[in-house]
Amino acid sequence: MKRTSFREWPCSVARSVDFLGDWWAPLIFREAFLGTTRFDDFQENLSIGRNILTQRLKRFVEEGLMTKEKYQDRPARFEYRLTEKGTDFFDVITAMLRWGDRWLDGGKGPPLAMEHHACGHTVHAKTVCDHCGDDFTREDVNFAPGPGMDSETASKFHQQVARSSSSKTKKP
Amino acid sequence: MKRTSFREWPCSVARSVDFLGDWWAPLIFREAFLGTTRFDDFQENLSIGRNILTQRLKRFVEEGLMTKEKYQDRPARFEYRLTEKGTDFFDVITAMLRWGDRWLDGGKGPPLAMEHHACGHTVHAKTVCDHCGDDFTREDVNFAPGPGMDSETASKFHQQVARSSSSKTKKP
DNA sequence: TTTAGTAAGTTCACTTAAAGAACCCACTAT
DNA sequence: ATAGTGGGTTCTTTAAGTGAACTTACTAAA
Repeated sequence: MKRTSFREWPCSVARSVDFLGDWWAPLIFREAFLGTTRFDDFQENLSIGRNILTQRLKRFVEEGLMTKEKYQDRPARFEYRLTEKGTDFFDVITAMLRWGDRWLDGGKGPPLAMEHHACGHTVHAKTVCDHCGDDFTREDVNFAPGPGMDSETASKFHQQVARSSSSKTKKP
Repeated sequence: MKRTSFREWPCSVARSVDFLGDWWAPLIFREAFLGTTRFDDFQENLSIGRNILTQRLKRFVEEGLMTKEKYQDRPARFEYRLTEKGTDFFDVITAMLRWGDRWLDGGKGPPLAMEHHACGHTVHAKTVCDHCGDDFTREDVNFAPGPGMDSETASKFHQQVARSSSSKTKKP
């Protein structure tokens, strides 16, 4: 179904969503992070349609998230590897992993354990402020227009947020 | 088109993906995190079909990610608010925000600035180990079957990972 | 009284992409 | 020759999103 475009939205979340395209993206990334590189392996592990996988891999390569590297010539054989841009998505994946482990494990504990080499423990991702290092949740931060938002949108944003914060009062 | 189900996958990423349903989810969550609570506001801000929004909000309420609260009686009027389960998704959103800011800002800087109350700066999310506090990337961790993975799947997982790590050699 | 506005949906027709399966090509191995 | 591997391509069916209009139950204004 034709996707609504968020590409030009003044919001990096929306742009990320648009850029990655659909829910197959995090799953393909997960596979890539686990070391999968070959077409057939992605296809089998994900049980994804070959046409869909072809399309997705092609797009990831075009958009710079993956490279397609020939690993042999006769016959030609390829591997798909994450670029830095693709690898940088890892924390989105680990955040989803943590959320899923907490809320969706059906009481059996996490299906996948992430072991941190440096401390030797099975761990989860934790989100902290990149400036001061404190952990934070929604109440600890405020959102405001940034340098990439034009002033018209910025004033709409202020109206929007102001309206939402008074939502507990009955409208006049 | 009927969505492939990842619900029973031995992987919290896949389960999260399945649970949330589609790309509207992070966008609806983003709106909710910005304080939007009313049907019309979600609809206008997201330019989403009313039927799709109805469906999604209903499902989020059923699945415990949101509550639907009546804020007036005559006529009945409702607000949708994130539960703890929903709010806990915040770090996925902030991870996407960081990724989008870094790779998709088109040179203009971030459209949305996140200000951290405690340190007073405009900040981004950073992912650290929840045990030792060190930051980490993919190379710093290993994945292994966890308590929620059955032994058959676990042995397949080992085969899969072993096969992938030898992918630089030509197959015999 | 009627009309208009608000909020929260519901309905519907059209469009589009995913799902699933089969097929194709270029090799190598048996 | 057949079978297997790897990496796709093609095609039909299915299902859900898109976009718009409509409905319901109110309140407010003319």
